[in-house]
Amino acid sequence: MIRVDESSPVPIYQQIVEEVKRAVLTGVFGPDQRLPSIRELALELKVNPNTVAKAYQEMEAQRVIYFRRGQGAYISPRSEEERVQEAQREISRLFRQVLDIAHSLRLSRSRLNDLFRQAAQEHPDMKEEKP
Amino acid sequence: MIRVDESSPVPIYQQIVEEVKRAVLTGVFGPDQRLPSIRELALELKVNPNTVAKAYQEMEAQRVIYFRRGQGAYISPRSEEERVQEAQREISRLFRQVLDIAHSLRLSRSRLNDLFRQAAQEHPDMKEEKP
DNA sequence: GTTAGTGTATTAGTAGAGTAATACACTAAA
DNA sequence: TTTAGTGTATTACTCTACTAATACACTAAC
Repeated sequence: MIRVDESSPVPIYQQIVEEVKRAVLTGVFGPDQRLPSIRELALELKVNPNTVAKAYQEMEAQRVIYFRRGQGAYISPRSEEERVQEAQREISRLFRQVLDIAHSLRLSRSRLNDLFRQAAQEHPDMKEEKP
Repeated sequence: MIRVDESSPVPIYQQIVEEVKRAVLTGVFGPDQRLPSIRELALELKVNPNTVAKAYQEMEAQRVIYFRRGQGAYISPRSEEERVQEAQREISRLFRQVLDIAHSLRLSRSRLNDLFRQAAQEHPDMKEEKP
């Protein structure tokens, strides 16, 4: 069940990509599961097929889905390890941004650790874990 | 000395904002220092005054600079505390993104700490500090 | 009050992203 | 081989962000 907000400034094709990726992450879509066809989804969302196609091409480029000729689009069966490695790369990228900012303002490493602890404390899904 | 890359996809006015903000962070521009006037900078960059004006308005909105009627634009003398607080808010925002990703993939808190340590080790300006 | 310097408003042109209408080409299955 | 389903290509429209040309209005300093 993919939904889209027509009035949002975020492009429709991008909303579709985000919805599907989130559904994969949360396990709503499993490996090799078939997605609605481009035409089906276009009808359901009342949108042009090319718009859905653009979203699907984007996801294929990101290896989130793959196509079977004449059959449709399917969730790529990425291994848990692949997904974790990607997530770690993204996390490292964010950490580097943090370190850049911290350095330009001469924030100490321990202050960063405090901020991280605090963010974790306040995070709805991380409350249970203690430093 | 503000420079701009004409061929970049990043809008000129935004490049100006980034250049100035970076110059403030690195201390190239000090508190209450006068910026080139809109016209001057427009001539120097071979760009329309309105383009520079947009950059300056953006920075005024962000309280990076202020105007003196009829005189020009000046660097806002923000206190160290203000700048640090802003940086901390930005850092917290990045940490929350990290925690969102970590949660969706069930990465442990200690794995996150490892990644943070590693990023700090590899960061060119943070090498000297040890956890 | 004049002047030379500020920033600003108005209007218009350009380029790009996003979406749609429509027609096409291929595949699987009967 | 037909058919009903896939994705794709072509073309065009629309909307927005960005930039520019030009003219305006205000301020400080003499």
